[in-house]
Amino acid sequence: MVHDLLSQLNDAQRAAAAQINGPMMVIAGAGSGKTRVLTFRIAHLIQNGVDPFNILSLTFTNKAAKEMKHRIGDLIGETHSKDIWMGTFHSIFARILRIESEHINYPRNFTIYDTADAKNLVKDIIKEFNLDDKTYKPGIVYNRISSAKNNLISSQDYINNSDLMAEDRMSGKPRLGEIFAQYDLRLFKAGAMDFDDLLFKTNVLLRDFPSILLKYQEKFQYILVDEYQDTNFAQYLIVKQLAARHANICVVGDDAQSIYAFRGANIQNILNFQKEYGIYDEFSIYKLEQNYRSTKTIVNAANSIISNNKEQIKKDVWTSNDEGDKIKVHKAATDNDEGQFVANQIFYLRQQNGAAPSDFAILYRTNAQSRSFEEALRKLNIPYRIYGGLSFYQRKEIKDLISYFRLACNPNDEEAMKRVINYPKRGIGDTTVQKIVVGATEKNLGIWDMLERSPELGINGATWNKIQEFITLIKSFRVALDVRNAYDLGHQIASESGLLKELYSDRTPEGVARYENIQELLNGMKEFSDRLDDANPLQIHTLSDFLIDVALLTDADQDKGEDNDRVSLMTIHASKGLEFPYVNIVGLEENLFPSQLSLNSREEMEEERRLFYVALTRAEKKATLSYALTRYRWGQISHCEPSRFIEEIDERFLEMPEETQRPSSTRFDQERSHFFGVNNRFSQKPTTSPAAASAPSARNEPPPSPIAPPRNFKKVSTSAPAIPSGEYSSAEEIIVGAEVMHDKFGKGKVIALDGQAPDVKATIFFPKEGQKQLLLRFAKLKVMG
DNA sequence: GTATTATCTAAGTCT
DNA sequence: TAGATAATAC
Repeated sequence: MVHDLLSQLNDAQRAAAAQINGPMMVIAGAGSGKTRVLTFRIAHLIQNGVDPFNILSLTFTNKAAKEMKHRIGDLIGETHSKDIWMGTFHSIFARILRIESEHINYPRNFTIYDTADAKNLVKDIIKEFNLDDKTYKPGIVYNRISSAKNNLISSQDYINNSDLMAEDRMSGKPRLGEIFAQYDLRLFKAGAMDFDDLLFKTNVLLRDFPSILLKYQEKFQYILVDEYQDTNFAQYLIVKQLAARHANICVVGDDAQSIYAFRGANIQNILNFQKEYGIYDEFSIYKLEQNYRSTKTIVNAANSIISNNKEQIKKDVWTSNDEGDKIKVHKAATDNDEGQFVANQIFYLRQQNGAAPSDFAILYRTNAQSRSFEEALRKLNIPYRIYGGLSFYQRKEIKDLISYFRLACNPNDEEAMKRVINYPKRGIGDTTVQKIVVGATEKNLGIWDMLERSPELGINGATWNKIQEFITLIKSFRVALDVRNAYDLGHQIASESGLLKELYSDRTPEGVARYENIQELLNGMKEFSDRLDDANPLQIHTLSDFLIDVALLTDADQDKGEDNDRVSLMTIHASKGLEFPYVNIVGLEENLFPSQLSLNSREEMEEERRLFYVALTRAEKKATLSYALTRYRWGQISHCEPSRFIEEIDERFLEMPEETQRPSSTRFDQERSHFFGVNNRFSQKPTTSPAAASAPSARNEPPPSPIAPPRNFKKVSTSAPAIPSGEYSSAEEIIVGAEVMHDKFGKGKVIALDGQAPDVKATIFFPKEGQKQLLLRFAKLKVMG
């Protein structure tokens, strides 16, 4: 049985998976099956008598954790796999911090501030200090605080560190340390932690409470860390401490794929692992060098790129897969042309190879690049999904409602309070809120405690009455916290806070969309509550359980659902660990990729190069690179040069664009339209069918499914069988000046169109009704004539 | 205290 | 371009 399990692995994989005790490092080239090794190793551990309760497995995303757990369950049975502690650093340590919260004087229900909350707080503090927010840019200040925390430097350490203080004086920000200290104090009083605190405070906990350290050392007798090359100092130290007693630690990673130095990841952690643990007899290093994912062309091209980096662990990634197609390089005239090229190519490959939309990924350096691809894909009715960007949980209305939730669980949550105390409007204005915030700081109270004592600040009768009403409202939610499940209470809060009514009364298209988003969130909560309540009927799943889940969700985590056959659009960072048959790497231009901000140092340039390596090695069958000669950046046209990374690939693996701007072959005759700068020519292609008339378009997108969980909710295209139409679908027909018919408002004329699909908003003048703004995806418009 | 308008400035990657 | 903020009027 034991033997059978590991016999499914190759020699190197098996050797790694079979080691039970002692420290070990697995250097795993891209596509070499490292998740497989982790999965099988854990299954093997359990088969050899290790208690699942004694295993800690740290992954890069929660989704990866979930999948791994599943696969382990498949191998050895779910009863064994379900007790493993498996998750991201942040979610595992959040869990530990909740359990141990009293030791660090935090409430069990502490809130986790996301980056927006954290930057807001920094911004407010800068204002309170009467500092110029052009000198002290909140984002920059926050980043500096963040990197200090990732290096386990407290605000006190920071202020006492003459080097850091000197740097701040040099950069004109001598009071940064003070801001840091105040920021931490405010977090503490709010019962809140930022992302970095989840690591920082865990270190404090393990450092200051030897008994707690011992408890977790004994619990986690076997530790596995995935993506070890992307750990920062705080993570490194936590792992080191936890493993110090049993030294059963297995780290897996690839130095060539280290792409998070900007957030404190230290590539030295993996490079130094051997020095650190080499003293143990059992210490072993395994190298996985056989790539199972990609063609020879892709593997070799990737190798040729990465050889330009100086610092790396020697390894020789190879594959026995086919040679495969050459990597096509495409030169587009503009960013929009690049979008069209990619969409056309996807369309073409689907026709030729029968590929599904989900076989494709479009990878870019920055989120802002997604737009031209969205537009082009939509025109061809190719379904897609964007990962990253403005996620569901960052939308205003969602954050508003969640702020009420947070306040109910933790009334001292300052950021949540500021967000909703006057939303919907209840006559508690900025000046009053300001008084409360300042008062709380001066009297060293939590924001809620101060609120309850508002009269001490001279807040007068009328306003005080309104505040009391607000206090009563929040209290009425609090009493239900442990009694009602997440959905029931969530629903109660949404309606009694007035939020639902507020949004419902807004009949503008945006208002309708916001209302529906709230419904989506509630639907997701229903699913959350039902799923968990059924699993354990004795225990209800509360609102604070839900919040814990939500705070650390990443975009990569949210892709459950029925409707997953879509092209993936994401940053290269977000693509780590994923693979696709067809990959387009776009925007390969100097100053974009590599980013202009990386030109200053070799280290940063090498990180960009590793990023490119990651991008290329996502591809299984075919990779296509593209760049544009001009591109809109910050509203202006800028001229671009091809990225140096294209040149760094051995040209044997490339199919370069023609030098003259005229394709010699007609293999992709749609290219012509780009080279000749004629938009939409391709739409005349003979693949056209009259089905276009029934092709879903912006005007008749089905409403979101009422049972879909919110993690499904992404900006998605109108789903449709992809058939480019000769006559464009109606989204195209609705143009400025068009005469349209609306069910309710009758005949009207389009005055303006703005916004991005699927949120295209039309301003339409209806002679009978006056001027209206309608979202195309909801308004059922018919074009006249 | 609130609503509307005018002006500014920002876009690098993420838990 | 768009979202955030400041200024203005109510």
